[in-house]
Amino acid sequence: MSGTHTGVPSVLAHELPRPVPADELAACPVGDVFRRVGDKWSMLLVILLGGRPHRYNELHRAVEGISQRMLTRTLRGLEADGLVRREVHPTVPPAVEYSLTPLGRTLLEPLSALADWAVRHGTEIDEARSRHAAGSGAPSP
Amino acid sequence: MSGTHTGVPSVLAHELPRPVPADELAACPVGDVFRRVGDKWSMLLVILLGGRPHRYNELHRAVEGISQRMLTRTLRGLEADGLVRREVHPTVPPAVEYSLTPLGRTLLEPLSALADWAVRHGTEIDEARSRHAAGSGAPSP
DNA sequence: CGGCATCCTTGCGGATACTG
DNA sequence: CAGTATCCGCAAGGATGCCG
Repeated sequence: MSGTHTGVPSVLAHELPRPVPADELAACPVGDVFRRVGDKWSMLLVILLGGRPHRYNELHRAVEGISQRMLTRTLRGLEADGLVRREVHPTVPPAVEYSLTPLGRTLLEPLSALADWAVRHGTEIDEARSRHAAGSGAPSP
Repeated sequence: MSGTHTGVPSVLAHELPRPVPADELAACPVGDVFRRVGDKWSMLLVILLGGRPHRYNELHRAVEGISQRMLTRTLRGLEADGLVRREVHPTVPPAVEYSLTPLGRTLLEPLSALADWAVRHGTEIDEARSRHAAGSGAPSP
């Protein structure tokens, strides 16, 4: 076990093995970030912007499954958290460019570490699911 | 930039900078895992079980903000994914022990890397929020 | 082009009560 | 002790329409 990633191996092991104040996780930044990560679009946009800055409709086209509502909402949230920067170019047809802030860029690494894990063990998860489904309730179709 | 975490630096940079098939993220294990991480209780339980095996009511007491419904649901989900193992001891008062599988244990590291990031940059996020709130809509109370 | 406002559906998630 | 089952509130999220 042990932790040799960033330097703080047992942030969790120190924060949670205790009586867990319940909503402490929701109040502390960890819960906040976890929520963001779990957000269907947030991390997708972060990663997308990690590659290059994008314009609004460019993002809308890139994801192509998100509604304007969610695109704007998510971007606003990320902007509020200082992960994304919004630059408005006062041209004749208004052009808005979204880019990742330095802070947002630092998120890419722990994020990719997690994504990496998912890719690596994705098969195992899938197998475990099949195995579980087989022994639970899906006998004779 | 660069990536020196797990060994696969640009899983995301390779998967997403492309036209993003939209629901590809939702279908592939990455989206799945991200959803779990974002889940309010899942990772909390994983971390908790990462310390030691726990029994049902022991977990219920530990978190103490979760309902039986969510406790069971979350545990079942984690069990289905092969992250948690459920052992039933056929004693007179039934005793069920939940523990982390080897697979589940491997998740602890990328997870703590992310949590670590959150703790490290939590202040910056908070500051960015205040800064954003100050310039958006909270003028004179 | 880049948004914001509104409506309406979906399902997550909590509280409660009952069983093995 | 370890769940299962039911009810209900609430807000996340998609579709649509209008404005700068």
